[in-house]
Amino acid sequence: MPTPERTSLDSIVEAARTLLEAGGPDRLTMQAVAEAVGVRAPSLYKRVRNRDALVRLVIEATLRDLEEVLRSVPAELDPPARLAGLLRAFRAFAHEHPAAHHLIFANGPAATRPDPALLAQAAAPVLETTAALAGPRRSLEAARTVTAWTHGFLSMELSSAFNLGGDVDDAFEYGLAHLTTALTLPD
Amino acid sequence: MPTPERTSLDSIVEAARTLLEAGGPDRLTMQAVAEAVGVRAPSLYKRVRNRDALVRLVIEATLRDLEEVLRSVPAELDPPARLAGLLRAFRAFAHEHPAAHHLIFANGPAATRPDPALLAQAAAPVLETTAALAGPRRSLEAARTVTAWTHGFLSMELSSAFNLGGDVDDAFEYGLAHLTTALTLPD
DNA sequence: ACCTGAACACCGTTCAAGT
DNA sequence: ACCTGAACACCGTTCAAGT
Repeated sequence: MPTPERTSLDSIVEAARTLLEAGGPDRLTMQAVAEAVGVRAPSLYKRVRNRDALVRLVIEATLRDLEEVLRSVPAELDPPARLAGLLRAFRAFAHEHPAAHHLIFANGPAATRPDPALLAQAAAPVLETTAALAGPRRSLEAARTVTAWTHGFLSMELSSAFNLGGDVDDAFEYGLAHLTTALTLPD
Repeated sequence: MPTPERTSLDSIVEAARTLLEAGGPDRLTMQAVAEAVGVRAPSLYKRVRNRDALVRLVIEATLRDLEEVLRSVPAELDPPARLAGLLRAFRAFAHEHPAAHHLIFANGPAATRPDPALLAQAAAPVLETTAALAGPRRSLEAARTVTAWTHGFLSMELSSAFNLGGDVDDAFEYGLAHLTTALTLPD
């Protein structure tokens, strides 16, 4: 005898994202998700293989949102302005979803890692722009320099690792400006 | 009636470090540590407040090792050469202790965070050198740029986030050289 | 003074039984 | 076809009882 569905995969992922931002990964438990969507924990396993798979869905949903945010930065800007727009937008996104942003870069169990194609799509605008800045010969190294700095800055900022006072916004703009200059110079 | 001690805080921290590097934080359980030092899990609580406190001790021991490694880089080198020496040494250290290195920067529970003085001591050589490179007016922003890039690069490298092929060592040297140039330019 | 088994509250996960 | 309670294996942690 069929039973009506009392929840959906979308509701489960949404509940997981909310719990994650509210209390960090430790609070993202199957029991808490189940309670949030109105079923018992075992029922979640009808829609999701296990907790790792749910974490992966959360990361992938976040990557799709991020891609949209980055795509909203005009492609017609000159490379320095576009890079600034992309990295500022990325930073704003990380501030809005700090826990999920952290998971994107975290080295969790293999089953939690997102589809590489989604990562590539989200990263594409930054790669294009750094290639335009640094030229094709060193575009890979330039992209790695930019993504490393940006990721490191956001990671440290969001974990309160910048503890010597000063203006963090100012440090971001300083780093952005100097990196942009450095990558534009001939090597 | 006194009982002879069957373990020590040092052995416990050493066992925890070994377990951490062998299997990541999930494998660093009180039960596994207890087994490694030859007691039952409840006995650990005679020497350590709880698991978070043990994680903190692991992080702090790692910071002391890191400080020693960085201190072995000659202070007499000119600033660009000294910065290169420091960051290459830091990178080598991170490759040797990837899981512990990750914990230093991780945003774990407050009880796991290391003594800020230890962080400051380990960071001091890099701060000195970036100040010498960029000058006193922007030394804080320059230091944040360098630490953000280095942390981000190592974090991405160690979590296999550089997945577009190419030579990662080469990308490190490229970023190091360009950052050094950028911070040396007048602003 | 240190160590232990037993116990408790919590996880994730499986599965037979219900509708 | 979906949902559930019960159960299992695992955590961290406490504590009374042993030596």
